[in-house]
Amino acid sequence: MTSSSKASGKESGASGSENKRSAPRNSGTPALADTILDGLSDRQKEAASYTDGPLLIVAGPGSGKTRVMAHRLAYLTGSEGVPPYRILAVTFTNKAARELRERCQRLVPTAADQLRVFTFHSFCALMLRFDGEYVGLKQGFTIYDDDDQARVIRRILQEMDIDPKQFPVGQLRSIISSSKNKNILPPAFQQNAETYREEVAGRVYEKYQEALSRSNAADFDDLLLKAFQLLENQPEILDKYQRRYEHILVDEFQDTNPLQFNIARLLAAKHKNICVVGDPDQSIYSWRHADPTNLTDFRATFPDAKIVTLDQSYRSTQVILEAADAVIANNEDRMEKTLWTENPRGDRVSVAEVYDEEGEARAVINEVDRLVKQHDLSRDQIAVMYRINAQSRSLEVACNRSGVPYRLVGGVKFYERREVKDILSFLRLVLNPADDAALERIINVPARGISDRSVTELRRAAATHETPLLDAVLSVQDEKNPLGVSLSKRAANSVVAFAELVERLVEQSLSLQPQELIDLAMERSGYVRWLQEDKETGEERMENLRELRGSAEQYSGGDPREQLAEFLENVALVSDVDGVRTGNPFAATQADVGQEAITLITLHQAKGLEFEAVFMVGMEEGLLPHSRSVEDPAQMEEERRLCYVGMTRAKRWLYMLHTFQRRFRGSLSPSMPSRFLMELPEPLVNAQTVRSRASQTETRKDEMWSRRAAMAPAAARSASQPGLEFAAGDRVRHSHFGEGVVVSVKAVPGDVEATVAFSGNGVKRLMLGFAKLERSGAGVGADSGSSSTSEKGGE
DNA sequence: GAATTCATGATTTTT
DNA sequence: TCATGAATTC
Repeated sequence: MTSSSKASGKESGASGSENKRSAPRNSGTPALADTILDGLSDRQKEAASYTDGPLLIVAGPGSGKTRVMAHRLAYLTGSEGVPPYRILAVTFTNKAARELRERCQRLVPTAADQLRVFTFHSFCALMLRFDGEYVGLKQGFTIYDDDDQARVIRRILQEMDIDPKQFPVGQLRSIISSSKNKNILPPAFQQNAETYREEVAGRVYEKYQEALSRSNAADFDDLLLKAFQLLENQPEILDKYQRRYEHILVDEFQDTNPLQFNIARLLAAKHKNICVVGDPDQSIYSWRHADPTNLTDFRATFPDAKIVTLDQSYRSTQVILEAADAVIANNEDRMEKTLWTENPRGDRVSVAEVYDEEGEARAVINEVDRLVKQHDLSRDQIAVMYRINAQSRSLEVACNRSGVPYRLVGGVKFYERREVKDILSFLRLVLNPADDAALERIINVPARGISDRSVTELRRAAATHETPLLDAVLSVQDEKNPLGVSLSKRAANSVVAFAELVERLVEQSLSLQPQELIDLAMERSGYVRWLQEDKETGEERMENLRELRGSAEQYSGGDPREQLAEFLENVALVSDVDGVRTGNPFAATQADVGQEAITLITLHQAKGLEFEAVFMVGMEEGLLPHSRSVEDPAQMEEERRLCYVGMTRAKRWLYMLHTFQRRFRGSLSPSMPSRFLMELPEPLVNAQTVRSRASQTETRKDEMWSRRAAMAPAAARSASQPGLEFAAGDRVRHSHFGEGVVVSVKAVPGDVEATVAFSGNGVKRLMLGFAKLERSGAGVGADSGSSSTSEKGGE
């Protein structure tokens, strides 16, 4: 987010030297064009100002991609005179969209107001809001999230009497999702079903689509799928959008899936002014059906496309770039590209082993401390990156313990909180009475005497009449009970009360603004009282609802139902909220807005960001690469790209940590250093720079630091020559146990174990890969200097 | 019908 | 370990 400030200084130097070569190829106003492109390198200028048709920009990390895109937009509007509203800029994530928007805002404030940057999903939702009727979506349709999807599928399994254990909901969901992204609809799916499982999945898929259709709902994939169908089948609508958008810009192209590419392709078919930007080495979303072959497809679709490669990094030091390149070079399936930089050589990459995740967190914090003190680094410029969210826990705990302010990115999303979803479900139901998933969610929340059995009966009645669940609810209220719902008197009373609640909300939705409707829903549903009774989490959840109310406030002033629809759409498509702090129990020192804080973030989310110092933690087999990826070479390559993304976030300092053992799912297990660490060229690595002060003040044996030697495939080493470094009888010294004599050395899986008799400390068994063992007297050890820079401040 | 306990099971990344 | 769903008790 702060990349521009840092990058600009260097980039202006780059452009100054070679400014005279190319006059702008387009007439326009050369003077103006020069100003707009000022500060860009030649390559960047080329990318920003090429407007003669399809353009593919391959942009390595730190090559100023967003900068170029922003300048391109400025160039189009400023120099080429394209009205901003005739440009369609699409990105993959909200974050990327926001960043691009902000960049443009700074560059061309006037045009930026008219320029809209969409995510694919939000753009599709927009098209469907106007013309969804053509593809079976009525006004005010609901967007179903994963949770709703799961709910629908679970119910279908119930109806079909399928055991969810044999057909896990999650699995079915991903089958359905991937089918949609390949444009395979239920009939085709069933046609191609070969196995019994596929056949069942096909039936579930079919039922699922029927359910969504009846509920006037679309899941995330439907947004893309239906938008595509709309454009493909309705020439006049396609024409409308083709005319409207003279230029199309697609960011993070490597993350788009075939469906998204097809949408872009259709939209661009007329003008052919399509510019896509991406880096195949940073494709980390294949699990969401992103398909990096889109890049090759792009060239096939637009054979005359111009290709510009941005391979100068303005971000990282040479060492970091080389290290990252060495890792990514191990990917077979890859468009070769080597980054270079004029930046300084820089420090080596610090690789260190720590005892466990606690030690890991301590080491990070101590080093953060040192960076802040010795290099006057702002904590804003420091990030800790990890593979899975669960890893943030130990870091948070440690930050809290030592009072280091931090900012946790991601985690439990605000809009995914239970209470938030509950209240939103009331609003959803108000807007779309067919929204069964919403109804099911809140029919008995808070408890109002409608049991599961009653709900089942309601569902049965609704199903036999093929009508929304709410109709069954209303039927109970009706004396004639047209749907023939059969309930006990008591249950019926409860249902009637609920029906009245919904009716009242619907009535009021005509006149109340969204936030007022939230108030009403909270009050009338008994939610407020319910939370008040809950001493444990009630207050916190209430706070979240106040927050929700606050976020609804900006959707007021217009037609209430319109505003409500917009609010709900936004909520569905924008999962993160700016400035909303997560109310997690560790949030004691979670930083306030504006306070300098280190960033805790997953590798995925870190894409596109940069920091002076980056700590990659959990560099272990099973974590990075993730255990789920080890079997499949393609997935393994994606893990490597993920590693690459992490490494290339660092400007000056890169740390890669792994533990000796890690607590995982409750139990302790030994960890193996990530294979990616072994792909780092030795001369670029320093295994001794990180030190934990805690190791001195607390139990010293807590922390043990590995030598680079430990990274070499230990099994191979020990098999051929066990005890390469030590043999029985050697006199050794250990940092903690002191002087001793090696009793025996033997190979164990992944390492070499030495049994050493220490004078005064007894006999210990040590892993040579991890233990800090030196030959005593001879002093040959690879890292005899045990003191390091950071110890100075720590004492 | 609701609350409590118990069991189980699942754990990547995001729109 | 933690969260969610099912079984059991009130």
